[in-house]
Amino acid sequence: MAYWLFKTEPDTYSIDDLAADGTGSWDGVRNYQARNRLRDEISAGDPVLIYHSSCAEPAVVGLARVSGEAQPDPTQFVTGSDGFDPRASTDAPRWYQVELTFLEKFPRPLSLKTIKQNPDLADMELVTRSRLSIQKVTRQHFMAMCQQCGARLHH
DNA sequence: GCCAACGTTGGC
DNA sequence: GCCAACGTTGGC
Repeated sequence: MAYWLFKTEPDTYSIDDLAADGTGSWDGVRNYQARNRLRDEISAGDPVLIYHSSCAEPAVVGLARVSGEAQPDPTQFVTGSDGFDPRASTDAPRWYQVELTFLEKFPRPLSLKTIKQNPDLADMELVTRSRLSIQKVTRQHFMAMCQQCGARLHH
């Protein structure tokens, strides 16, 4: 069991979209470290904080759970699509995705600004490695953030 | 394997 | 929209 934080741009796919869909595939990851985590380290059942980036108020906005093991990201095989990668083949996929199940939207989103102001949270990857889209979160950080967000956690 | 050029992310 | 940070590419 590990704890994670996934970024998403709300203009593209928001926590409300995930809530409406119930489940969502986290495709389009094109960074090797993020890929390795998706493929090798993330397990079904892991909790995932959902973070809105590139928006008016970047913040942790909700909670999801990993539905199953990583699968090859199908968008890498689609010629002409944003995610297309000519170096990938179905025999040797290069990029992976996982599916998330929506759990809850937090009553009090935790903004990046507030996180940075909190000495207990300021050493998170979110602050120190801001460009990584698939982030590891310690149990302590996870619990502290859920508490500040007013998470129900009755899942 | 180095490193310059280039592209992307993401806060502001 | 700007720009700093930093990951990736590709020539050598």
